[in-house]
Parts: sequence; C-alpha cells; structure tokens
Amino acid sequence: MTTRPFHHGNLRAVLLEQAEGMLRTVGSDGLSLRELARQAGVSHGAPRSHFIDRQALLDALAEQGFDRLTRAVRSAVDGAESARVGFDRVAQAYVDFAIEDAALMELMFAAKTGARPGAVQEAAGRLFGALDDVMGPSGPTMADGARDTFKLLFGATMQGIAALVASGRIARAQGDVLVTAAMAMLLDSELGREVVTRH
Amino acid sequence: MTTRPFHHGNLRAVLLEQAEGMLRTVGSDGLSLRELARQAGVSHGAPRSHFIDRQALLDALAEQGFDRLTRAVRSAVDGAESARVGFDRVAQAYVDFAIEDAALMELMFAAKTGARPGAVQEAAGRLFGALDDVMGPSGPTMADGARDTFKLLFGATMQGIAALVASGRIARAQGDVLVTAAMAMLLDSELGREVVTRH
DNA sequence: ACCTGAACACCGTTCAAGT
DNA sequence: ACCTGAACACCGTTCAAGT
Repeated sequence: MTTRPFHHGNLRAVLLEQAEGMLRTVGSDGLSLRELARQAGVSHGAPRSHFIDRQALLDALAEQGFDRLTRAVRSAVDGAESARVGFDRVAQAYVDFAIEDAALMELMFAAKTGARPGAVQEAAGRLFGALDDVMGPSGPTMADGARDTFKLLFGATMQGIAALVASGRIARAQGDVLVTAAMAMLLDSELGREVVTRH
Repeated sequence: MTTRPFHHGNLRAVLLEQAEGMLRTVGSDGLSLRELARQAGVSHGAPRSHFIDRQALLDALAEQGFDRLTRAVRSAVDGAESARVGFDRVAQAYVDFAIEDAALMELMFAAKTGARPGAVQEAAGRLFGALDDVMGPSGPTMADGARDTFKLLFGATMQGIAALVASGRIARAQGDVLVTAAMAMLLDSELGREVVTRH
C-alpha cells in the first residue's frame, strides 16, 4: 500500500480537474486552493509546487478552457458539408460550451487587471486559428483584415449571447433564436459573403 | 467639529462610490468590505447596516451600473437625426462604458451562481427599454419578437466586442473597427431593415 | 436606526524542514 | 522535485453592546 494514493507526479492535473468542477458549482469567487488541496488529500501548501499563486491556477484553467473549446470547434467543423453548416454547428458548440461552463468562460474572457501570461494568450490564439478552418480558403481579392474582422465578430457575438443566457437574462430557447438570427446576419452580410467561401 | 465627518446617513452611497473606484483598480476579486470601511473611516462592521453581505454590495454595484449605462444610452440617443446615427452613437457609448468599467460590466453580466435579486434584473430591464427609443415606433407588420431579437443581438454583440478589448485580446482601435462592421451588419440585415424605422 | 469592537472560521502566501 | 505543517496577515460574517 502507499500513503500517496494516486497523486504521484500528477497532482497538477488532479487539481485542475477538480477545480474545473468546483468552478461549475461555486463559481470562481468560491474556488479555494485550500479546499482543493483538502479534496485531493494533500496538505494546503502542496498546490504551491504546481501553481505559484491562486491567479496562476485560474490562468491555467483559462488556458485549458481555450484548448477544450478549440477541440469542440474542430469537432463541430469535421464532416460539415458546407461552410454554412459548419458555422451553424460551430456556433451551437460555442454557445453550448459557454453556457455549460459559464464561470470558466468568464475566466477566459475576463478583463485583465494585471498582465496575462503568454500561455493563455497563445491558447486563445489557437481557438482563433481553428475558426479559419471553418471559413475555407482565403480568396485572392480579399481585403486585408476582413477575415479577422469576421472571425472576431463571430466570436464576440456568440460570447455575448451566451453571457445573456448564463446570467439568466434570457431563456436558453431565446438564446437559440439569437444564434440563428446572428448566423443569418453574419453569413448574409456583405462581409460574410466576401469572406466565407465554399469548400 | 464632529467625529463622524461626512458619512451621516449616507454611508451607503459613500461605500458604493468608493467601491466603484476600487473595482477599476483592483477588480471585483480584490474588492474588500473591510478595506472599504477603512477608507470610509468606519468600523469593519459598519457596512453590514447597509449591505447584508459582500454579494449584496456587488449586486448594488451591478444595479447602479445598469442605471448609469442606461443614462449614457439615453444621452447618446438625444439629438440623433436618424435611427442609424442614433445606433452608431449608442454603440460607441456602450463599448466605451464596457471598456472604461470592464470589471463593473462583468459584474452586470456575470453568470448567476445563486439567484439574482429583482432590483438588478429590473435595472437590466430599464437598459433594455432604453434601446426601444433608438429604434423608433414599431411598424404595423412587424413580426412578434423581432424587435426584441434585434435589441438583444445588438447588446450581445457590443458586450462581446468590449470583452475582447477589455481582456487585452484585441486593441482598442480594432474594437472600433468591429463596432463599425457590426453596426453595418445589423442595420443592413433583413431583420434590421424590418425593425429599425426612421424617426 | 446605525455604528462599534470582539470573536470565529476561513483564506492565500511564505518558508524552513522533511523525503 | 515534491510535499508537510507552522506562522502570518488578511478576510467575511456574526452578534452583543453602545448611542
């Protein structure tokens, strides 16, 4: 038998997994390092070996969140027969994620009081990059930055809709209506028709 | 002379004003009731007479924020010669507010872990109502809910753009580009042309 | 009605010490 | 390299007591 049951070299991963669950139940305000350590069966000082402070844990959670959302986006794109269907599925995956893990989403897009570490920004960049795959190849006459504008507008709109649902301001069903309306608006716009090519 | 310099019957207002400033510098995580009491020159138990707990103070801040944003929206609409100009000005005011007071904006649209008190939801409703004034009178052939869909989409998009800027993901200038693109998209869309009448 | 101040449980962070 | 456990300063909340 061993006095260190499972967390032998993987305490960091265990803490992150537990923290993600705790985030869903008590929110980021209620997330406590000491409680996390207790649940993991280690001393309250143990997390220090993996996260320099509480903010470092929150940043790691945000980074992990971006990577998970990126995977969800990629998987939504896979097998979509057109850019239009791909975008509709990505939009739904995006909003689903943001509602299911509202506190995590807030962490990912939180206003930076201090400077954000590079790892989080890079993970955000990977999400941004995944959206390229939905848009198809870049056209020859495409204006500089038009694709970026479209991608950012897409992300901003989905995140805004999800925030309305997560805050209880509107019902989930109305959120779906907004997603449909937003996608029609985005894809049928001049910018959308210029930028989203078929594939 | 008096031992209670200024806070005599208005401690609540003083605490709220200080808290709003504190929110800008340290964020909502760093907002401490005891520090607030210290700055106001009262004992650490004094805030309890006005806010039952920390969450009650945060809710009061959110409510106050909605009312201030509502005033900003109303003032942006005043004197606008057309719905189009009105919406452009409202959009700018909205994003300005959200960037200047990013932490407050997060509080206003935060995911509800517990139930939100009615006062906050009502203040949010007043903001929503102010947007009606920008849209002009409702047309006779207008589909049910189309106006609501448009208003919500407008708010969601602006909030999403502001979150991208506030989180340092994009620069302020790029945020302005997104606002312009979003307004063109919204107003030129089928929904927009149906819903925004001239006045 | 509003504020004081002691008391309590909890927290994040630091750090010397162990393995 | 990773974890323990004491120590410290700080916090939210409660509550009897004062005015």
